[in-house]
Amino acid sequence: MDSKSTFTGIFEPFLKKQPIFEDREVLRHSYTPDELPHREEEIKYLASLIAPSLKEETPSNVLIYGKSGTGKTIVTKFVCSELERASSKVDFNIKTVYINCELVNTQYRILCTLANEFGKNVPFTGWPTDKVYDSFKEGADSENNIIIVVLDEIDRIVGKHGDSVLYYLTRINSELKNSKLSVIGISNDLKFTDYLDNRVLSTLGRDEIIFKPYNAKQLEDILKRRAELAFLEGSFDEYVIPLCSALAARDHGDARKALDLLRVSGEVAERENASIVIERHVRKANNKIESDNIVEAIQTLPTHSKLLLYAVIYLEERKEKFISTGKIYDVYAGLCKYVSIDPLTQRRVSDLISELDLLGILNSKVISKGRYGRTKEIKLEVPILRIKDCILEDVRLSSLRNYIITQRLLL
DNA sequence: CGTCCACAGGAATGACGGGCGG
DNA sequence: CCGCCCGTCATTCCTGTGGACG
Repeated sequence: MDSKSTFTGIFEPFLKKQPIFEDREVLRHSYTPDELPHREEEIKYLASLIAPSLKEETPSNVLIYGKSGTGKTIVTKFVCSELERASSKVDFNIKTVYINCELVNTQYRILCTLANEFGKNVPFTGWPTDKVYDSFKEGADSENNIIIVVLDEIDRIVGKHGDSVLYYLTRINSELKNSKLSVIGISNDLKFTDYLDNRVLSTLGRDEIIFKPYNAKQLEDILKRRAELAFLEGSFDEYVIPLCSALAARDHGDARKALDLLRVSGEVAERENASIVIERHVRKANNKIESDNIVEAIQTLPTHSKLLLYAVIYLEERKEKFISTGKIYDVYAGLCKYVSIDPLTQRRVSDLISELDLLGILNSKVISKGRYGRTKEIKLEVPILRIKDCILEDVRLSSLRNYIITQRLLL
């Protein structure tokens, strides 16, 4: 045996490995494609609503609804950039400002962002809100402007009294002399108007567009166009795209999810050194995405919920046939003692179990056992192996972790 | 057919922390 | 900067309940 040949060239496979991607950036959500298939209606309608701005009239305020991954943001951005392009032919300014309320989520920060867009120098913090408001007004009114403010994820700010910004913005036109402003609000939540001030709603919600989820066929079409750009020719099996679409359509037709799935499938294939993406890679990618989500969900859980979950795992591992709230509570209380954390009451634990149920980590079902009481039958919905270590990562549970490690060594 | 188990889950209230207006 | 108010988490107390058992 020539020992040299064993190690030389360990990088060879990486060099001669067939690339799969032509340009994987095309499959990320930050990428804006040139065309948006199956959204022609929405584009036309939104364009017709804001078109009056080209005649220097105030365009309508618009509310856009739709679930995640239905193309709301991308359509709005597309229409806005087209409008700005068209505005080069007129002799006044059309300015669109995009604000994501998930990131910019207080009225101060929104006004501050707007004021800075108009050449003002407002600090991130420190000024009274009305001064920022005046500053924005002054900046906006300094020349003839048609201003369109896009508030993405607008439901993020109405919940917590941030709707006063909306009130300001929808009334500002009466205070502006040279400029006109309108608002496009984008929301995932169809019911968010319930929490909205009626005065705001009457001006903001005059025109609405609802984005319906894509169906499997439409998703397939979208993926096909992107895949042609993203993958090298002939590097994916013909079943891959229909499968990705079907998996994403099963859960409300989320295009973002479908694209993620396709990209991760390609990455899985790449890692396996396969020359083409096949069905098996998609299945694997789907599992990976799902388990990543679960791990993420568990990591962000409060310590008590983690302990509770660990109690369920303990009972499952003991092959307990019927897991009830009471049993979980006993084990949980024991664990609490072990890691010196005060246990919560049973009432609260009952709520935490319901929360875990809602997250899809547990499955609980109310069961009546006649004279032997009424309780919940609880089952774990996720694989134990994946989540066990993830729970023990919690710093507050380090003593439990150490205990389990020594147990393993003894065995 | 009434009892009674072992909880579910609603209401009221308290503790705490963070943002907002003055 | 401070007090106030509000939302969230948690406790206490409570009433409700499906159905096996006697």
